[in-house]
Amino acid sequence: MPDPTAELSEIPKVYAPAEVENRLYREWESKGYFHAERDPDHEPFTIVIPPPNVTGALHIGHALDHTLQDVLIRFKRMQGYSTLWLPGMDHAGIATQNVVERELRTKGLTRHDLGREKFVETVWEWKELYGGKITEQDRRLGSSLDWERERFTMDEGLSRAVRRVFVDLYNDGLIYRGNRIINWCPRCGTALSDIEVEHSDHEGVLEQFRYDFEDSSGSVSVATTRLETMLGDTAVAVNPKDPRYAGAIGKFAIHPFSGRRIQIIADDAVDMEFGTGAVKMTPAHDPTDFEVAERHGLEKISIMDGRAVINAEGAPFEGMDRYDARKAVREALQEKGLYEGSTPHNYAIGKCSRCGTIVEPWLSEQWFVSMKPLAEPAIEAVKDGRTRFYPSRWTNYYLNWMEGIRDWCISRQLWWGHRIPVWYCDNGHQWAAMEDPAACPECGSDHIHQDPDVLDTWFSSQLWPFSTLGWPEETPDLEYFYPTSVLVTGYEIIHIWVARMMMSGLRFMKNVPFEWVYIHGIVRDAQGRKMSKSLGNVIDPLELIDRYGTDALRFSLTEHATGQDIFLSTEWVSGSRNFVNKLWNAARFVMVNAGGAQVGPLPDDDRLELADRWILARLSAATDEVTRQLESFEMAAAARAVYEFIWSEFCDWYIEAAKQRLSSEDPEVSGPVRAVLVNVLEQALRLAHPFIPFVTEEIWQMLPLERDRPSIMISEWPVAAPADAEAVADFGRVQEVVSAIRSFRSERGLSPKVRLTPSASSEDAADRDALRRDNAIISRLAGLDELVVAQSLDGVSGARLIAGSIEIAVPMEGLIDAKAEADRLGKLIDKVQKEIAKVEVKLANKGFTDRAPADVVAEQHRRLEEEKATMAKLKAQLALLGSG
RNA sequence: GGGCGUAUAGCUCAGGGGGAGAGCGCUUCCUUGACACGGAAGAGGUCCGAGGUUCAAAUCCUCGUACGCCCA
Repeated sequence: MPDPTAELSEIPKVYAPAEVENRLYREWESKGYFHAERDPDHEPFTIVIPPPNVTGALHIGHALDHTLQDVLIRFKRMQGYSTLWLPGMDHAGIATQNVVERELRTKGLTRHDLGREKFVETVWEWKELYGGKITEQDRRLGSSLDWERERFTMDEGLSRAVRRVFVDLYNDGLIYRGNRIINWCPRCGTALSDIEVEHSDHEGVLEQFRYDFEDSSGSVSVATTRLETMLGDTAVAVNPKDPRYAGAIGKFAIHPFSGRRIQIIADDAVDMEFGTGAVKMTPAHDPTDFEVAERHGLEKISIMDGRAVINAEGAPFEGMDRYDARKAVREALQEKGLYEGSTPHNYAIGKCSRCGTIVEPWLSEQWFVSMKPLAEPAIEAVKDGRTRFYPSRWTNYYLNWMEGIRDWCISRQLWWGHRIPVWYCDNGHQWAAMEDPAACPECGSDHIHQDPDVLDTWFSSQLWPFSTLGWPEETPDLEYFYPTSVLVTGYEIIHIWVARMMMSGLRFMKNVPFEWVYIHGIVRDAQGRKMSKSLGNVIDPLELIDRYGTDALRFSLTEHATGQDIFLSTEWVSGSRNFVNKLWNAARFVMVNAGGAQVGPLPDDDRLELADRWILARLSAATDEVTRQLESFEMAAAARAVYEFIWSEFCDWYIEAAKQRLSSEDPEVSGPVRAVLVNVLEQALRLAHPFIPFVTEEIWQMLPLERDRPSIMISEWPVAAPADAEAVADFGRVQEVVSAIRSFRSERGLSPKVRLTPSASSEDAADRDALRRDNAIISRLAGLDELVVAQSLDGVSGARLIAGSIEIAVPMEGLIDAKAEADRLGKLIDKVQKEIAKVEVKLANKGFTDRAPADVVAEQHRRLEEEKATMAKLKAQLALLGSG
């Protein structure tokens, strides 16, 4: 036999992920394992990736999102599905335009210096050069994405899908143009949808001032948090039921700066309790005022331009920034004696989700989608379970939003994006078209121009589950892979993205876009704070990969994916790295000891020993557990089951139990255990593969194995064997005895080198038989010379231990420290006494014995007997000590 | 203002109507022929509070408290 240490030294004892990962990923990719084939003999399993922004780099949130998807995809691939995980990126209108404009600014240029066409060209160039960093980073994460099907929301195909959807909705009257109050970002210079505005509480002041009536009969006081908007006031509204203002309704006040006549009007929308009960009306700068203005036919005067600078309507403050104007208006009102002071007031302010600038409600001409008709089928589809959320609580979150949905502002005053396919001719005609027209279809005029705006980025992302598969063409991919199986994403984009995909999928595909929506939490720092550049608490997944390896990062994330937010600490990742290394070393051990054993059929049952049967039973249980948990999206539970099996069962018990037989010269003894070792390891690798793909593949490639499949990632998912309850119970007894002896050793400070020859017995003859049978393994694991199995321990001296129904006597050859022994027994007696008391109370309760299920009552009786027997033995030992 | 989530060991978190769990940390011992990124043994908990349902509640229900998030 070759010297095993020589072979051991050939495999490094610390697993080095970096080299392995790059090599294996390239191999997988080049061999086409990621590529999904349409196979009529197999069911499809499809996930479309939530497309990251083209400007983005892989952050820890992506790492979680993509890891979870990859776990599912690898699992289903091994189960034999035709799995497609479709990658791609979002053109991210505002974000990308901002990045490129920032670059231009460093050269002292604006996009207007370049002009529209040249600017868009520049963005494309930027995209080719710097965009899509994330696709390389996803490779480091091990993501088994079908790169041959990668898509981009501005691709030609996807752009056609966008246009088709726009034209369709336009022609059905669901897209319309209107002059309305929208959220305007003065920095980005564009409209935003409601969801793109982030609200936060802000400590501000409520300022009060007064309008004097035209006829000098008095005045009305109003309050506002945005004082500068008074420049656009065209009325003051009061509640018609408010007695304080009964006489004022219908009167006019004079605007102190413009001289405009301002009518006092009555409207039910006014809250009598708030402020003075009188509300200034600025229809062009407040959505509520806008609605009142519509009802009363008020003038809507916009006092700001697109940069939130006061325009000519706001003279004499023209040219001032909105906040400078606020101060100037205050001072001017004070000068005129109209200012009535301020009170502290907390209110929510909205900020642009892209750049953080405070948004301005602004009156402008924009395009909108009528959402209600689209929402109805999407509500139904979730209510009747065609699409289900996991965890289910997100169902209500989705439904609440959908039931209160408001129209979607889809036009953006940007250049980067899908241009709105609407044309106007000089004769005032307007139409939407799939193809760029040469002339007006109504009057034939060739004096036409296209709408300058582009669409909200999410307008194209909402089509992602089918536009990426070829729609509007009826492609075989679309036919085979749609609807997708599950969408994996974070809860923060349920409204902005998931809901809209539901609506567009149902309308254009007549079917839901996914059967399941799996919602995971957000990755936060160890203190639970959101990661942000300004806090400086951003954890870079690539750094963690460099430090601990991809598998370690993936495992940490999966192990904590319970549906709650994840507070990630690097200690976890190092713990997972240890796990990966543990598996690596277990594999080293198995390979060095395989001695010609191959993965293949197991030895006949009669050649297996208890430990073999036990680990095979546990492997089956683990296989069931991991499969069941993955199928119900319980990713953390699945990962823990893998961890438990590999570390606590395979390594801690089976490998230790196997060592003795492995060292045997007799192939009849070592052969079966070698075969079991190799086979169990191989199956465990497959169970672990979706979570830790690299290390499992690396080991799998090294295993002595007849391969009909060249890679673990396309090997078959394991199937559990029938349960072997007897082996589990029998080995459980072994574990109990071994643990009792180890514990005793440890308490006594007995070195493992001190060989012991304890005696063991039980009142149960079956126990004694089992002890004789399992003597060798117990001795091996507990470090005994031998375990003497006796009919009875009467008269046997030494420390007494209890392991379930088994009693053990450890002769100490005069080393017995009576006091230490008495302390140990005393502690045990206390513990057992408490247990007995608890069970006795329970059994004394007639309600319990009468009404609890018989098996539960019987179980308590059994427990009581067991504890009492233990107690008797302990007391006898204590007495023995006293007398001895 | 409405809604959701969370509260379990020193820390981070699983679990879940009938014997309190893991990882990390801590203590003691161990370089035993896979692994010290390791092994063995331990210490450590009125399962947030108060009611209720039940034979039985850490678990289900109600209310409260604290923290977090979302929507308006």
